[in-house]
Amino acid sequence: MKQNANLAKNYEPKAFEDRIYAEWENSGAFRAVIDRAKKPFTIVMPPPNITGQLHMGHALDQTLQDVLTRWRRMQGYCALWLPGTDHASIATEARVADDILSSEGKSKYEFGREEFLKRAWEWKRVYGGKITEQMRKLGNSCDWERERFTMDEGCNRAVREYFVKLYEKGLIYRGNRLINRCPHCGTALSDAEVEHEDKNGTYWYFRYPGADGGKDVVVATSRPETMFADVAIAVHPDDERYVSMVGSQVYIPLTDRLIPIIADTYPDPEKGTGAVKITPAHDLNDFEVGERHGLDKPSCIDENAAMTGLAEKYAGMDRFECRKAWVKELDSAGFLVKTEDKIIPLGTCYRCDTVIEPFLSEQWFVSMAELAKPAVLAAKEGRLTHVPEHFEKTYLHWLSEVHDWCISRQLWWGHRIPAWYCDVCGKLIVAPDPPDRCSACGAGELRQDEDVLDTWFSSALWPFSTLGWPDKTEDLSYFYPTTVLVTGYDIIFFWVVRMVFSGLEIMGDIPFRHVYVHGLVRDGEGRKMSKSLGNGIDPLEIIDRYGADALRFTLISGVSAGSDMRFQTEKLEGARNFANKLWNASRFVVMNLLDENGDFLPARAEASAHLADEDAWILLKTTDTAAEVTRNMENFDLSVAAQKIYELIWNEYCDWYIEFVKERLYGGDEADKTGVRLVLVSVLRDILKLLHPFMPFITEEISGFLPPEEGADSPLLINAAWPETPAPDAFRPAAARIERAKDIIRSIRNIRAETSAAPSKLLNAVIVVSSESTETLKREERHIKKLAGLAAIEYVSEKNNIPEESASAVAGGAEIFIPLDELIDYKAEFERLSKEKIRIAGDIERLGAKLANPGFTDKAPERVVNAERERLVSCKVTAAKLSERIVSLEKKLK
RNA sequence: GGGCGCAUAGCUCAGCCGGUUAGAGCACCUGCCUUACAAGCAGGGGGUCAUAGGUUCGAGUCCUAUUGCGCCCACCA
Repeated sequence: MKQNANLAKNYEPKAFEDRIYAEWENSGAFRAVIDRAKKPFTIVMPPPNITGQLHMGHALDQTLQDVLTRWRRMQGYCALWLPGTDHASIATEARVADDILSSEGKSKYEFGREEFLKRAWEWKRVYGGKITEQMRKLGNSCDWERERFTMDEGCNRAVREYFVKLYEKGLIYRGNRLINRCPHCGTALSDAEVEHEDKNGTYWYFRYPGADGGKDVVVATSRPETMFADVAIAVHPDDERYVSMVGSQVYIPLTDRLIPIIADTYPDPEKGTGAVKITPAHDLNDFEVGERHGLDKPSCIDENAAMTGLAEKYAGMDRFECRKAWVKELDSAGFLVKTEDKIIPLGTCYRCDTVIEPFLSEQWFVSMAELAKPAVLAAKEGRLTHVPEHFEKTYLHWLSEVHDWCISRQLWWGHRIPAWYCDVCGKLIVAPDPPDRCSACGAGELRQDEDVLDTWFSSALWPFSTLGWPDKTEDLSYFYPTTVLVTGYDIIFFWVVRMVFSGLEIMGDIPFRHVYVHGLVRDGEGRKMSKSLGNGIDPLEIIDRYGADALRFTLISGVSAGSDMRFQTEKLEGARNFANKLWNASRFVVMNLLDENGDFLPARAEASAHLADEDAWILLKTTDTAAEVTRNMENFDLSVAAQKIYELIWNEYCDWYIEFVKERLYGGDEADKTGVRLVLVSVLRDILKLLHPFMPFITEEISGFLPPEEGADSPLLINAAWPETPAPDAFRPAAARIERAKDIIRSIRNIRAETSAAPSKLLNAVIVVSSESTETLKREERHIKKLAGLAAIEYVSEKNNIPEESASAVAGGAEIFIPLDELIDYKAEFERLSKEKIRIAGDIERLGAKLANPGFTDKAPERVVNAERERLVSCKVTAAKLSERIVSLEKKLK
């Protein structure tokens, strides 16, 4: 059996964090065991990419989730935090391809699909678990037994089922349309995966020669290389400059290809020359014009962003190379009329920053119009709420403008599309499992679609695929809909919205009730942390230096929902110092609980008969704080909650309570000491519980040094019950006395620091008491003497015989005089009191004016008016006392 | 082009439904190694709450406009 001992002299998180984590995990504390008597609390973790290292963004995201989970678990909910990782199609594919290239010197195509996938799975096996190991360092209390991977068998089945369901409802379709293609990643992308950047570019004005002696037309373009795929020139039907030319033809410069001039409302007469070249295969607007006019859609750029045969001698050349060469050729041939510098908004790939090529191809799409409706409604009806609220606007705005979602990717690492083509009759078969033969012609030669699905297609199912869907599992019926989704605002469009409409479609209910949106963790200067800037801060290094608790506390205190935070080492130090403070206070408590044999001294039962004022005060403070913290947590104001706990621990428990009780602990009254121990330890226990969600390691560690809590089911703090029982109201008068005593102590300390030349000397005080403060002062006398450094206090009811050489203060309902003899600096004292007087005079004036205003007294609530009246009275009393002192000091100074 | 957010102490940020003297941490100044803690203790200074109007008895808080900063969305003539 372990001998009880005190905490180590120094707070060293490294000494216990890993050990504590193992204890939690081994005890099964993270496991969510369904208990119908309990309410569920569910968070599914946004799965980090298996390619990624844990970064500060994850640390913030996950700490928020862990705080909420631990808190609800302590509150008695069946709390499930379900972890997992994401297969990250594009990123992983690129990573593995690089790997193959550098180790075998082969491209992935040379390597082949089968071999590539083997390699990718192997890569996943080796590196995929790394990030989950890192999560443990943070203290994540997730249910590892339910850990999932977006490409595991269950998720794969869910994806296939979902795909087929949508297809059968006509919500997934295949179409030959213009999509965003990243030539570098070699795949189609969804609109969400395209970023828009304003870049410096050029408008080139080219002359298209008229056919049959017709007039030439000048057209502006930022993409001359697409000219080979022009099929028309469009002008506005009302544009008088061109009206007569509609129907005539022009040549594509330097070719013998003729294209018509057509009238369409798309061209803006104000823009460029008012005439627009129409290239349906390389521009979405042009595509639509082409559709309206039944035009062909030839492509002059292929899937690798190289020119096609249509570009004749430029065939095979890169699109941008071709642009340069072609402009040069046109210029020397006299077709370039002018150029103009212009800021051009360009679409780029969110992964590799390559300029997106609009590309005409056969792809799979999710039809969004119908799916978006219930998702909009869920938010509007308040079934789905955003924290902070204004993110609902972002969410709704996106849903209102959403285009169909291109979900096919020309990649190998991902969920392969469950669609087959009959080699004989060409029929398309969409089914969750590979069909044996063609449903139309019966042939056995079926070929599966080569493409995989957008990673976000499987992520969209995460809140229910992880709980067992498509099976009707116990988990699914108990934990779905989940309670809250915690995520960064950067993936609302990619992920949040898609989970909502998928959940509504499949489960008939929202996937989560609340979306807690947080911002980015920026560096100390407010810059985004990025690899290229090299300003990223590694959470693991921080944990190594400061401890996970300090990191967590820093992240939580710095965050207000929805906005970015700056990560500064000063904050980290503050959090670490706070942990250290708690550590030392706990060491003090444990020291006073142990006898010389390492046994716990009595600290319970009959002790409550010996509660002193300060005991009642701290008990009340603690339960009041607990109630506020609970309220803040319910509102997702985690940083406010953390702040309140910080103040309770440092500014009340440490600064005052421990100081108040030292005398009693060192005194000889055993029964009294028992009472102090009771309060010290029970308040400490509550404090540890309140802080536990934020700083789980240190609180658990300290908790292990305390005597076991009576009636607790588990020795571990992680399983403790959240403090919810308020202290009795009967404690309030005692607590009020303590507050007055604190006031008086502070005033005397102030006098000492500001006027006295003997800061450490014990002083004598004369206190003029009014009847109402008599009791307080006498009851708290030992505190006042001890903490204000007084040798003696003399009480008088009249100030007839106050020594002239006194400093004075008005506090706690009493007037305090400190005879300082020759030590007093009269000038300083005079200034101090004058300053005080001016402040009070200002208050009196303002309050007087306010109360003289009938508008205020008539209209403001009585409560407010009365409070102001009382304040005015007390200010006047204080002012009068100050004036007296100032007058007498003035005499002295002359 | 459309939308959203922010502006409070030297710095980083709180400030709920409008109602005491606008708060905290860090930094700064003064004094302390007081047997839990110098990663500490005690005391202190510092803000015309971006600007201009308005609503109100009362505005950091609500409304309008302006300025500055940031973000998101948007089909590249």
